[in-house]
Amino acid sequence: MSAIHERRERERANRHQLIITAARELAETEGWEAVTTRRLAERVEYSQPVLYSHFNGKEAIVSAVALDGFDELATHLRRARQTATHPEQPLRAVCRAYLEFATERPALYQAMFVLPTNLKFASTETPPPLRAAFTEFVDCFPPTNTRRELFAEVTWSAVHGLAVLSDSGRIPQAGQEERLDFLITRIVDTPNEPTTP
Amino acid sequence: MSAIHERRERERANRHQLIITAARELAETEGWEAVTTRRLAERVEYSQPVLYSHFNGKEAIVSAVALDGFDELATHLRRARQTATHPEQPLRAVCRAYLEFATERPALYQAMFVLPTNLKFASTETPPPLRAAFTEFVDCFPPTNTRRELFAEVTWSAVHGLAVLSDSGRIPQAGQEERLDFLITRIVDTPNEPTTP
DNA sequence: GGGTGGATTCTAGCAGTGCTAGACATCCTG
DNA sequence: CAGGATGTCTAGCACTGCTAGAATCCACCC
Repeated sequence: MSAIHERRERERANRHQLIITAARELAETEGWEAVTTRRLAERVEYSQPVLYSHFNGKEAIVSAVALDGFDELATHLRRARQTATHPEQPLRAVCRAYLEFATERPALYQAMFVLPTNLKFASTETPPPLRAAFTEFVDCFPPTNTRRELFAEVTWSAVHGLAVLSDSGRIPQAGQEERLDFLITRIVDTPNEPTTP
Repeated sequence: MSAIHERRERERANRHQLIITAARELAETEGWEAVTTRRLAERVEYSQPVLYSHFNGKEAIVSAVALDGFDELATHLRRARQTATHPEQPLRAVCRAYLEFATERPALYQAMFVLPTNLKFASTETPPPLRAAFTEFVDCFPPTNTRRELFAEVTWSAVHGLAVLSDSGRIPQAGQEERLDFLITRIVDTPNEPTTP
């Protein structure tokens, strides 16, 4: 009685992932506004209700895509941080990799950072991939720095601002490299503890 | 033949503004997802088609709200910049005012910076209010600085990142003041021309 | 092998969305 | 007062996310 149920669960898990990747591909090729339950169902060759047997709703599907995205982002950032050598380089490498990620997978990035999802950030129930990605920013600062998290938050926010304003055309696409350079120079080439108490 | 037409045009302009403010109020009290053409029409006590005699579509209405928002933001930032006294203070004052604006009018801010609109940024056809708001950032840097625009872009992006990540719960609401302090200290208390050629 | 029960999947539909064609009313003009 | 333009509304289209209940399938047991 067990083997057959296991096979069914396996198939079900496959279909689960199939839905996620189908949603992601559809979003990446035509944008999230094209990802409707009907088109998604057609693409996985099932009717709409099966989507709801896997996910609580569309937002849950977006969240699942985003979660995969955070996994990829974390490894992407980690590789960048580890291949950077100079004592000052890691942060710059990570930020550049971050912007690269955002511009090359705009739809995925949107799912992670601008669309409403049910992912809990900065909490005890924050999924590991999110935490891992954030940690890559934190690890760019020396452990002796007692305010690494704060530094990481600000750096992350800044590059996120660059990414999202550029993507939505509110800042010229060109000059992104120069802006990043300015930002990093300011954050890195400065004494560790700022002015105020 | 003229007086009566003028009155009609005046009434029409009134209704035009009525629609904009109604949309804004609805968005500010219940969020943009509650701003539907039906609810908006009911609120201005007209049928839906009259909305389309004033605007090309919903996006045009959002854009009109956003445009008003940029006007207010510009004056808000200007006041902050002008009342700041210390030689180092203007940028800090403007950024704080910016974050204040974003957190106190989240819906308006969304219309301006995250929802899709037909406003052209950073172009020759950029509406004056947008330009005016951006100029407030630029004017925080001395005219002798040949890269003021770049500095302004990065600063704006950074505070925008703080604003939007905080608003969407992706960064804790608390600690915003501290983050801003760190950011400003880094950008301001540093020699003018960075490293690279 | 052939029912049978339970899980699975689909059909059909609801209430809502943005938007619009065409009927209707309204009001200035000759 | 009739004519005609101007303005407004009713009704509807094609779409959205989501779901109740019918239909189907399939492992199991005798």
